[in-house]
This record gives sequence, structure tokens and C-alpha cells, in this order.
Amino acid sequence: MPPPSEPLTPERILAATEEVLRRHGAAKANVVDVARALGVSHGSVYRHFATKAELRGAVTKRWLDRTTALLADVVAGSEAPTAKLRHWLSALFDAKRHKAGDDPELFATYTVLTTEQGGVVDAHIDELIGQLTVILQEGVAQGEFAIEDLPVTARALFEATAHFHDPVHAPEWSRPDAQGAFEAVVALVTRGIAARPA
Amino acid sequence: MPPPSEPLTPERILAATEEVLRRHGAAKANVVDVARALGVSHGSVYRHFATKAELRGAVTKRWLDRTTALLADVVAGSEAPTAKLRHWLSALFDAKRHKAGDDPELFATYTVLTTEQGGVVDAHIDELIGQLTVILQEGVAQGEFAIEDLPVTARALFEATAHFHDPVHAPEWSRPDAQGAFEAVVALVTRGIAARPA
DNA sequence: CGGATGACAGATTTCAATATCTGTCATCCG
DNA sequence: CGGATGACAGATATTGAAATCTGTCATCCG
Repeated sequence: MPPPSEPLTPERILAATEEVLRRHGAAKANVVDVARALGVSHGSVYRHFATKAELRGAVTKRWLDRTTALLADVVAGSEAPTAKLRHWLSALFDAKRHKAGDDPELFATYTVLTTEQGGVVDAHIDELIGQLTVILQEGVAQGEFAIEDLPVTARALFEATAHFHDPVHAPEWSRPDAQGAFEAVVALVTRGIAARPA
Repeated sequence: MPPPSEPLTPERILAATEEVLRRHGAAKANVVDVARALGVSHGSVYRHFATKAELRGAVTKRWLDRTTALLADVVAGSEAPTAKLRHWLSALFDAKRHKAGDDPELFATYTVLTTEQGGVVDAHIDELIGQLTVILQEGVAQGEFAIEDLPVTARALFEATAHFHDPVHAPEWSRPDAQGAFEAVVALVTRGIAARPA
């Protein structure tokens, strides 16, 4: 067992945990394996994360935050509000669909993680709805959207498109008509918030 | 074992199966118990249903058809299209919410059944979307709705409201803000199909 | 003779013994 | 002395032998 060449940081532990999850799946990934991958005893891992659940929660947050960051770029862009909203929803659907389709095993692993880490997911969802709120706010300011209650509408938009981002619906994302169904829902909700021509 | 007082019909078998499912749950319900409840041998049950899966599928269909029938009354009513659409969506959400909330164990049982009986559920969904299509059709005819592709929009409406009828979202139906969230989504999609004032 | 029966084989589930894992902490090491 | 270690107790998961269930069919009964 070679001594660790670098100091043991939460960051290194998270990277190793991701790797163990990728290799062994959610059910068989355990703390001892993570420690072994790092060349330390499992007691050392517990110095940085109080429980296995906390460790898994941190990895889950990391995974979700990658999508949040991706979408933040869309929010920060300079498109017109309607285009930006469509872009944001497409980017969300695309990101999820690719995660699910490109590596189904890994996606299944993270589906288990998100299911057990409800709080982390709730925070992630709140962040996404926050991004939506920003886009809607811009649209109202520029006269493209007519919205009474911004936070409520942002949440409604998110829930109305759940079919295309909630992992429980992942099996349906690979259907041939998924893209068409997505566009139909986007068209529906987009019209739902559009300001009527003055 | 008293001889059956009435002839053994699919109908009687289904009623007995429902009862066994209610008593024992989806995991422990078995064909022998159904037969015992009817006072016959399990071989006799297999004369009417080829497999256990077929029997469970038939019970599942029955359960789903009760909701379909309920909603058909709304479709057959004489409300104005927008009101009828809201009424139909409310009735669907209410029916599901009550099934889930009033008897959680039974709901869990049928959740297992619907999960394993994908085809039966798909047919049920197609029926519901058919009902939606009728309402939308009326709305277009009466000038309340502006819709390009009727079947596609009907499906989009159904998917946009999935949060409030898909059993995978049942845990969220008992949240205090569920009704408000529902109304927000309904408002959103209703505006999305409304004809613009001429 | 048409329909019900129950013994049966193979598939599935249950259960308890066994093995592994989580989380703690007294001890060790640089 | 701060951080790593690994032995340990209780919790959780695995395993395989035993029990139950599904689906068939030769036989029986009215």
C-alpha cells in the first residue's frame, strides 16, 4: 500500500467515489473500495465525510451541478427571451437524454443516488427554477412575456416539462416521437406565457 | 369445499382477484388464493385466464376503466370547452389524488400492477388522450381554442400535466402547494391553446 | 363429453446462516 | 500533536437450501 503522494482532500475522495460508482454501480459501491482506490484506510475517508450517505450526497450534488453550470451559460447568453427559454429547455432535455442514452448503466447508478438523496435533488430543482425565473423576468421586462406570478409560473413551466427532464420518464426519451412530443409541449407552454400582440 | 353456487365466470374471477389483491398486496397475491376464495381449484382459474399476468392485466384494466368512465361523463357534459377542459383535468387529478391518499396500500398495489402491465396502461393513456382530443375538437369548433395539430396537442396537454396524474409523482400530490401548482400548470396550458381575441 | 380437478415439474420466493460493510475509537506514527 | 490506522460491534447484504407458486395435463365426474 503506497503512501498517498498527495494530501487527502474531499475533492480527491469525491473523484475516487465517482470512479468506484462507475465501476461497481450504486448497490455495490462501498467506502472500503473508495479508500482502497485512494491507498488509504476507510477510517481516513470518514475524517472528511461523516457518513456514506453524506459522501454519496456530495457526489450526487457534483453530478447535478455539472448540468446546472451548462444551463447557466444559456441563461447568461444574449438571446431574446423566447429563444432563450426554448434554448434552455432544449439544453436541459438534451443533457438528460444524453446522460441516459450514452451510458445507461451510469445513468441507472445516478438514478439510484438521486432517489436516495432527495434533499440534494430538491436544491438542484430550486436552482433550475431560479434560472427559469431569470429568463422569465427578462422576458417580462422586454415585453415578450405576460406573467402574473413569476415564481409560480417558473415552477409551473418546470413541472409542465417534467416529462422531458425527470429521470423517472427516461425510458420514454428514446422513443422515436420524443423530440416531436417535446417540441409540442414547449410550443404549448411558450404560447401560454407569450404576451398578446398589443 | 362447497361446490360453487354460480358458474365460474371471468367476472367472478376478477372480483375475487381484486379482493385477494386488496387483502394480500401485489407481491403476495397468488392464483391459488384466488381459486380458494372462489371455492375452486386453481386449474379452473387457468381455464379462463391463460397466465397469472393476463389475470392481473385484466384486473388492472378494470381499475383503470373506472377512471375512464368517470371522465367520459365530463366529456359528455355540456360545458363550454375551456371550462370542460379544466373540469376534466381537475376530475383526473382528483380521482388520482383520492385513490392515492384514501388507501395508500391499495394504491401501492395498483402501482405495482400498472408498472408490470405496461401495455394495459398505454391503452388507458390512449383512451384518455382520445377524450382530451374530443374536448379540444369542440373548442376549436366553437372558436375558443386555436390548435394546429389536434392529436399532437392533446398528447402535449396530457404530458404537460403528467405531474398531476402520473402515479410516479404521487408522493408530491399531498404537498400543501399541490393544488396551487396544479392550477398554475392548468392556467399555463389553457392560455397556450386559447384562441387570441379576434 | 365438457368442464373441473389436483399431482407434478420447473420457476420463483422465503428464510436463516454466513459474510461483508459501516461507523467508532483506542492506538499508533511522523 | 494532528492525522492516519485497523480492530471491532452492530447493521446490512449475500447465499443456498427449503418451501411455495405457476402452469400443464392425465384423470375424473355429472
